[in-house]
Amino acid sequence: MRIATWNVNSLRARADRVEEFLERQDVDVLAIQETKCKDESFPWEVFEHNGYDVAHFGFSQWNGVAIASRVGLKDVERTFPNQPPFGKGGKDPVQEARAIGATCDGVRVWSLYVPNGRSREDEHMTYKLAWLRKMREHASAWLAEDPQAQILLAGDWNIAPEDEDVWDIDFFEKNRITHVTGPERAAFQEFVDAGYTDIVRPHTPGPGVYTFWDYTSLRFQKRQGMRIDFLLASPALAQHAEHAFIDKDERRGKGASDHAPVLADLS
DNA sequence: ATGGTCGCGAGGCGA
Repeated sequence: MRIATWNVNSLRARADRVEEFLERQDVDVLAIQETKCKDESFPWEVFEHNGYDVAHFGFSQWNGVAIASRVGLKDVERTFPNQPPFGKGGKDPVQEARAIGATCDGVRVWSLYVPNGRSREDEHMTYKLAWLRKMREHASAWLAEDPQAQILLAGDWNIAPEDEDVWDIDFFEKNRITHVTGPERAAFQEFVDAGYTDIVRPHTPGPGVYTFWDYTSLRFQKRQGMRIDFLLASPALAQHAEHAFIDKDERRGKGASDHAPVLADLS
């Protein structure tokens, strides 16, 4: 089974690319982030015409997650229980569309769009860390309940766990940029300590290996990226990981998302 | 260069 995660940065703007990607890479399950639409404007036909079932969770032009699968799609869950809400500057906090789960051929797949954090002191950073903590509590509980569970936590984690996961760690520290701070990395490490493994990095060793290149400052053209999209697998699933790669070609050319798809083959 | 580029949706926000 070939499974992928991709922050498409608007599914409507990327519909043709997504359809072509599914065919070109022969993808069985795709976890999507930043659909940036509600159900009424979701491009269902992109998936249905090609034999995929798809479940979507999105309210507006912000966030939005989905899972497409041609190997079954069962027990869809929108948000995880007690997902922390966010309300900027005292506005009424709301639960955002950042997590959707579904079972695909025996694998419990979660498509996750971790909050960005915005800046090191921003309230959005507090939100990010609380969101990750609660998600990790669930991830731990699932394994405590069934150590043999096959679980895949797929998505845009908005964290660069290693210094080599950004194009210049000194630039990030000097300018106090997020994604590389101790608390963010500790939050990511909690998932690893809970038993979840990055099944892509062993097949795509760095340095200089990224999944995201900022549109601003033309970072792709300058080869200045970040590795922030990950597939984390439970122990029982990780042992089935045979191969993985980053489809960097998908970042090229006009109309590309700022993220490249990340793929893995599971036996 | 307190810049740059996208997407949404029609001004400003989020990334």
